[in-house]
Amino acid sequence: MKAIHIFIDVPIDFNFWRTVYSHGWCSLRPFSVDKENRMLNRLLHLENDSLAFCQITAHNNSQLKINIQSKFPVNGTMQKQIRAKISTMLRLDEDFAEFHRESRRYPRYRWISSMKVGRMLRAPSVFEDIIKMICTTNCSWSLTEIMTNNLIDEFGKSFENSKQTFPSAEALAGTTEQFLRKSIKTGYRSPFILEFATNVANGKLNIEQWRNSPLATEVLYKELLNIKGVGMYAAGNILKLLGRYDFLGLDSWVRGQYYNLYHNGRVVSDKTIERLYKPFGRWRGLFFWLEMTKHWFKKEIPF
DNA sequence: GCGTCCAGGTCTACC
DNA sequence: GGTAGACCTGGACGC
Repeated sequence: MKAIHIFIDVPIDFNFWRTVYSHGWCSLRPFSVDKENRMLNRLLHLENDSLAFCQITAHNNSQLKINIQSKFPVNGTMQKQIRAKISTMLRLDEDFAEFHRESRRYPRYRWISSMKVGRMLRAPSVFEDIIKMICTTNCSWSLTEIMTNNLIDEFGKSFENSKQTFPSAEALAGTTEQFLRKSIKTGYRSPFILEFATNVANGKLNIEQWRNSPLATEVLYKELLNIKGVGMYAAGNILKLLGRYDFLGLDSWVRGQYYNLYHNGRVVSDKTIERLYKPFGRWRGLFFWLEMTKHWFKKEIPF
């Protein structure tokens, strides 16, 4: 086993630990968190089919330190890929200056720029983000974890000590609906997952370019709704992981947070919620999510 | 131990 | 365009 470490520069408005804990993704494999050492772990699948296990920590205010383990010597090409994947996961290349400027205009949101938050952790691939989002629909978080674990255990590439990658579209496209239902426990989502993976694997859907797409957000939203198993909740939240924050992505959990925060637990319509955040324009989905999870920011380890 | 309900929704048929 | 009903699963809850 070869081991080296590299450093990656981060933007001045970046907060490593708050990005890790920006939502539940950090607790879904192949991500894992070493809470004691404030470390995010992730096994990466590189282009030459090699695997690299990365342990990411904040080195100081301006850098990340990445400990890399691989079966092969980690050459310059591999390092370049690792840097690119970590940058995309932690949104290092995304410009949040305008969002933070906007947050400073409102006293109730000034904490956002002072805590340097807003970046939401995402997977190295759009494919992984979408499959996981489908697995969050209409079920408890524990079932989402079961489905994700089963997908990785059955279709991921093995590294060592039970570490595995998230499966590729090709790997999932080669399975059957029956196997997904019986062994992966994806239930009625199974035909949706199979169809989506097949369309990605055969090139019918070029989802990986969506992170840098020139398409208008509304157009991307409709593209997402065309994927079976992706409805308004999933599409709104996938968009956030594509860098578009125009939709709230309402689900029963955030609705509950909103009812408690603004209406003493009384249920109100989705239109009422949307009306409150409309003035925040293209950043409304991010203001909404950060406000609903504000209590997380009072704890070093939120969950 | 067993039945019921519901959870970080979506699809389809029908009106 | 709006809405009712079906859909997998696992865990919490009441009995």
